[in-house]
Amino acid sequence: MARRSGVLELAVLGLLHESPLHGYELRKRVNALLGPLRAISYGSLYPCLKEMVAGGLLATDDEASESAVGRRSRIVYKLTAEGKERLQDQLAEGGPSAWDDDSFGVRFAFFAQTDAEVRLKILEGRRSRLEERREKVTSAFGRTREKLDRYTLELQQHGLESVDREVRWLNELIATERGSVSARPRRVTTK
Amino acid sequence: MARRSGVLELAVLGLLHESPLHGYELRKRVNALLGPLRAISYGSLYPCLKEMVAGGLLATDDEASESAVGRRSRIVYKLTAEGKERLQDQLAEGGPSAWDDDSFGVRFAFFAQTDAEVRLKILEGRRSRLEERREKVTSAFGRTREKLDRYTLELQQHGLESVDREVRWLNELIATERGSVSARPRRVTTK
DNA sequence: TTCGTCATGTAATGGGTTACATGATTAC
DNA sequence: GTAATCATGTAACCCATTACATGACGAA
Repeated sequence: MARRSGVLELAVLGLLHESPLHGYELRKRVNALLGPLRAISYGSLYPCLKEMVAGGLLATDDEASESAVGRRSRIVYKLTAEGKERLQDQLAEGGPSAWDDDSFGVRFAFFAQTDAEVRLKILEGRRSRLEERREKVTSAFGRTREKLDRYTLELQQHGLESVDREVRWLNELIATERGSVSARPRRVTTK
Repeated sequence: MARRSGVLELAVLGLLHESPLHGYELRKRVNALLGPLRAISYGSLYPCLKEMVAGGLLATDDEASESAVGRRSRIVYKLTAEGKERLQDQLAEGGPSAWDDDSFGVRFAFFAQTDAEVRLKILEGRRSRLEERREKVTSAFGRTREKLDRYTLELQQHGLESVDREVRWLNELIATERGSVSARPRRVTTK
């Protein structure tokens, strides 16, 4: 049954929720979403789509003879009821898996469809994840600082500043989210 | 013969060039070098070391009975002549493979052992790589800007700023390198 | 007519992880 | 005595890539 990545699956689910698409177009959207790093290829996408169809998450709406003037017949994918349900489940999940480097970007991209409480949880989780990372580096750092050459030092420094910048970004986002969440009564509805 | 990644191999070669090490320690150093992202596990390192030994790049200096008081006998790895040669070749290579996301960090970490001309070439290559990336994003961006929701927009924006920051960093490094290279006569010795 | 883009797919391969297995030593 | 860390290794699996195969359409 091979779950095919989670990230890719989520990206597909989220994009198809907006509108049905065929594979080729879907790939472009996925790559726009994921950014030039971790862009995916056909060799990943098509098998993934097949499995999602087999798993009952997607339905194909073959756009063959009708309306299409020329063109090779495109296979249009759309969410099934089960697919929508899966998407909702995924988006409701704000646990550790959501603040991984891989997942976070995709999760964030679908924040518009995500519950406000969960958004906050993900942002905070992501931040603490980064802070752990930061601490791990700095502690290993203090022990060996003297021994490192200029370049290695420069690299570590730059990496550290990247993390800091990321954390500052998250802080801003969290502040904004808190503002809009606390505006309404905020009854605790955690799951 | 399975080349086992190049990046990992280079990291191992570079670290062992400084001093012989055993696997466990080597792993810690490699992970410090690569950063918490793309940290590697034993399941990667040990098979890689085995292959490098089989390939004649490394020699094992079994630190069993002698000197070691207690402890499980550690296998200490060091570079062979062939290994040193391979390292030099790798470090002399300043082509496109060196400005990949994966490779660049490792290449940079060993800049102290790298020729000044090659350093410059790698930094410039890396920069243009990032600029390509930037351009690709911004062009796909202009076409769809209006249709994107707040969060997707925020994400793209942040990604873009990250790239810009990276480029600025490279600019500084290049300026510094240029300073020290042009200090000496600078006969063009490109390969 | 040839090149770029649209469009779908498969097979081989690659590079890595997780989980497991084993066992000694050190610090509490 | 028991937990953490040191230390080495294997097997099963995962996810993705590359290269290949195929073909139609539009524009230069």
